[in-house]
Amino acid sequence: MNTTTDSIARACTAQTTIATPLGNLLLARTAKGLAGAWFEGQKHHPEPLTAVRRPDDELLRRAADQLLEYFAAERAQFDLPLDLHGTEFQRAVWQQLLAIPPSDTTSYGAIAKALGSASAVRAVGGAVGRNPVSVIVPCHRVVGADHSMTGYAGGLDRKRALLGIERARVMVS
Amino acid sequence: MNTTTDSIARACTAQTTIATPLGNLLLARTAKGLAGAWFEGQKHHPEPLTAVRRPDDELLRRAADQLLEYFAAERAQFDLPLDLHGTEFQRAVWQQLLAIPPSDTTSYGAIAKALGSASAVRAVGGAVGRNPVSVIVPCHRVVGADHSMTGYAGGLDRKRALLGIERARVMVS
DNA sequence: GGGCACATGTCCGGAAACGGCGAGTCATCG
DNA sequence: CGATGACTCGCCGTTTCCGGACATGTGCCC
Repeated sequence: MNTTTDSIARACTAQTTIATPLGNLLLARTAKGLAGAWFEGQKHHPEPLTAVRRPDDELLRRAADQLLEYFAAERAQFDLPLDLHGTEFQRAVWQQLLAIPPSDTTSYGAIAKALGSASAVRAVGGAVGRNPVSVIVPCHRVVGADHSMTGYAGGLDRKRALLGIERARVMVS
Repeated sequence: MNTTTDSIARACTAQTTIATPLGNLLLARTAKGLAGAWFEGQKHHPEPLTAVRRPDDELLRRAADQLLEYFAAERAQFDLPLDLHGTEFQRAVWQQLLAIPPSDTTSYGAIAKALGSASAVRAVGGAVGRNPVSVIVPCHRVVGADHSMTGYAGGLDRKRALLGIERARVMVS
C-alpha cells in the first residue's frame, strides 16, 4: 500500500488479530516491541503480513489484554514497549502524541509549534495520519484548532468513539 | 465578548472600580483620557482588563469624584478628557449624545437626522448601545420617538434611575 | 530531483443575520 | 369616531458565518 507501512510490515516477526468494539485490530511486533496496530480496512493498512501468527506471544498477549481493558473503560494508559518505524520527523510527531494525557486533546498547530516549526502544520497532519500503532499512540486526540473533528485513518466514527470512551472514563473517576 | 469592546480594553493603561447606587462601575483610562465606564454585568462588558488597578490615578480619581457627585444629584455636567474608541459612525453618534443637555431626552431618529442619514435609525440604536462610557456619555437620554423607554445596556431599571436623578436635580434648581 | 497530495491554519471578501427604531396598517374597544 | 395596541416592513452599520485562496513541510512516486 505504502512503502513505510510495508517496511514496518516486513520487520515484524509475529502478528495476531483481536476483536474490539470498533472492529478487528491487527497487532504486530518486532524483536524490540509493538510495531503496529491497525483497524481492519483503515487507511495505510499494510498488505497481508508474512509474519507468523502467534496469539500466544507474550507481548502480543499483553497488548491485547491492555487494549480490551481500555475499551472496557478500565484503563487509560498503556504500558508496553513500542518500536515505531518512520522518518525522523514522523517519530518526533508520534512522540508528541504519546505526551497528550488521556481524555485531553490538542491541535495539529500546537504539535507543530512544540516541534519548533510552527508552520509545518500540514506535515504534522500527514505524520499523524500515518501513525502505525492506533489507539495506543493516541493520534485520535488531535483535532482542529477550532476543536473540529478533522480526520482519522480509521474513520471519524472510530475517532469519536475513542474520545467518548476516554471521556466516559473521566466521568467515572 | 465583542471585538471593539475588547480592543478598547487592550488600549487601557489603568483601571479601578467604584461603588454607586446602581451597582459597581468599572472605570478605565488610556493615555489620552477616560475610555470606559461599565456597570457590572452590563451588556458589552469587556473581558477582565489587563490594565493595572490604580485607584489613585489622577484622572480616574477625578472621574470617580464627579460620578459620585452626579449620583448625589449635586452635579449635572462632567468635565473630563475622553478617549472614545469606535468606528467613525459610532464616534459621530457618541458626539451627538454629548450634546444632549442633562435632564433632556432625544430620540434615535433625531440623532440619525442630525447625522444627515435620517433613515439610519437602527444603526444609531446599535451605536448608542455600544457606548463605552456609561453615564458620562449620556446614552440613557435617548428614548423612543414616542417617548417610550426602549433599551439600555445596563438594564432599563438603571436607565429609569439615571433619568430620575437628573429630573430630581432640575426640580431643586 | 521535481511534482504532487495532504487528517491544517490563517486571512480576506462577500452574504446574511441582527438590533436599544420608526412609520404605516389594521383590528379592537371605549 | 378617536385612541390604542399588535403587527409588518424598510432601513443601515456591525457582526458573524461561510467558502475559497493562500502558505507551507513532508513523504511518495516517478
